[in-house]
Amino acid sequence: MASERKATADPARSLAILWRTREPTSRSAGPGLSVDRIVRAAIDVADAEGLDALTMRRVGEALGVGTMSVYTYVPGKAELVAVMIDTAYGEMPRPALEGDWRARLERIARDNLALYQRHPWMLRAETTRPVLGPHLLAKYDHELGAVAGLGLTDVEMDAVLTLVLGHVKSSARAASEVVDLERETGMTEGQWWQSHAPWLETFLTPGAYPTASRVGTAAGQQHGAAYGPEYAFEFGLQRVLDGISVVVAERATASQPG
Amino acid sequence: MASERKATADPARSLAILWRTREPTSRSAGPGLSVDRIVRAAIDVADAEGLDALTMRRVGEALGVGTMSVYTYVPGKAELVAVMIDTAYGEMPRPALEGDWRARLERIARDNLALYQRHPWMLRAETTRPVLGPHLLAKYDHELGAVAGLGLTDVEMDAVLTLVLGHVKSSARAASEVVDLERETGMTEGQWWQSHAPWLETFLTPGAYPTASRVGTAAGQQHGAAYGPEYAFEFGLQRVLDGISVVVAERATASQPG
DNA sequence: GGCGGGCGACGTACGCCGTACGCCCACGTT
DNA sequence: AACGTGGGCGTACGGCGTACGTCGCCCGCC
Repeated sequence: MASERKATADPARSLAILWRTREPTSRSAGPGLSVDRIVRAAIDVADAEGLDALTMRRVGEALGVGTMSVYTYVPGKAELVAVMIDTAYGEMPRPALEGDWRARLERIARDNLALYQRHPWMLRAETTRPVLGPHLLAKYDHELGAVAGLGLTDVEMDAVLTLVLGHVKSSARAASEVVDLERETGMTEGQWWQSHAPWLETFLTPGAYPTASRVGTAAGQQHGAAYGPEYAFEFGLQRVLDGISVVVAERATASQPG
Repeated sequence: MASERKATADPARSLAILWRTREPTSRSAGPGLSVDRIVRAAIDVADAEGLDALTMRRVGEALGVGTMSVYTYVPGKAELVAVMIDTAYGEMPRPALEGDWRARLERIARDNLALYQRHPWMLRAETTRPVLGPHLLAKYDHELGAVAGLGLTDVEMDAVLTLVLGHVKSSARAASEVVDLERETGMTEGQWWQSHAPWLETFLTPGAYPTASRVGTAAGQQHGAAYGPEYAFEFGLQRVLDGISVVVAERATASQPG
């Protein structure tokens, strides 16, 4: 028999919270806490002040409630974050997918980017585990619709989605880092660079790494103009879609025997 | 005049540490601490026990030294992590790049993946800022060599690299999450899934999300076979390279006027 | 109308973390 | 031989997540 382990993770409990298997008790008095209210408050805090500011004490405070009261509805912070994530997925639009597969995937990429822009804390939330909430499933199902009927295998469909969403997340993370550095230091990207460049040149032996210097400067100037991350997103997205088109074309000809 | 801000970040100090602008004092007695020894100990801890186990106390302990002694050489934990990252970059191989651009980029992708596999903590280290150490620069310069001479603009070269490395990081993160979940829960991916699936089916109304269920199951079985992340990496890498080849081909014809 | 049980809310406390601050003492210098 | 400098460190503070035990209110029952 395996030893007990920490086993903080009780699947039944965690999933029950994600799926809200719980009639709202009508104990009408008191603050009337609930998973929903807690999650909404937590998301508000994280949106406004970042993930570092999201503490259990802060959540209780935001609800006008003691810190430990939150634990009545949520087993711990990890589970709270999980529900926050699933809730955020639930807010996403799921319009009927129009156009060809490329337009559909592009739309999905942009919707996901918008999600991360609205909730940058999602980019830093350590999940270590798929969330398995209702909204994640709905999102997954919806997004699979964009790559259905192209002759891809199930595993390929999943891989295509993973690739596109991975690119979105990478880009969003880069963009988000720029934003919260500016908030933390009170300097713009350009100002930060200008405060570091002279020191860097001091250490760098002149003439070393010419390529890196030239390209870095070029890219850095784009960043200074504050559209670096956006460019990386657009450029990468088109490349990724181009790459996917190769497989799609392969499958299309393969499935149409002459 | 802008108010002072927190300004924990002193560029001169941080960069000086990264570039080791400091003769090793010959105060031969005592433990003989140094930035190098501290960084090496810290990396050992993080490699062996993960980033969560990397505490300043733990680092001191590993060196047989008081916690606060570490602060003599490093202003804080953030800076320590920055030097750790730059040091890890320094360990990477930088072989002469052979073959066509595609082979070169592929090689770079695999080298970076190996780096992340050796030092998974790099995937979780919050930097919020490029490290600007000597080894990052060397790495950047080396990797730019893979996309030089293709007719791309400087900004495009940077974007190509960003795209490829972003994909590597995404894939590595996914793989790493699988690994440390298994460590945390003591279950394999398959076992974890099997302990959750029955509960999930309880909540899910039968017949809902047929596509998601089917594809998820297919992909999940791959994960159970423990090669899901590897597949995602390979599949995505080829797609990304295919996509890049489109731009490369464009530039090649454009730069060869008839 | 009275009452008892259950549960939501919470106060306190513990063991962690990063790190500010100031002391001490061994050394290289004079 | 005396000195002062700086490396090493002990203590302490504020903040975190959260285990645990208690209290008082509301609801269903008699």
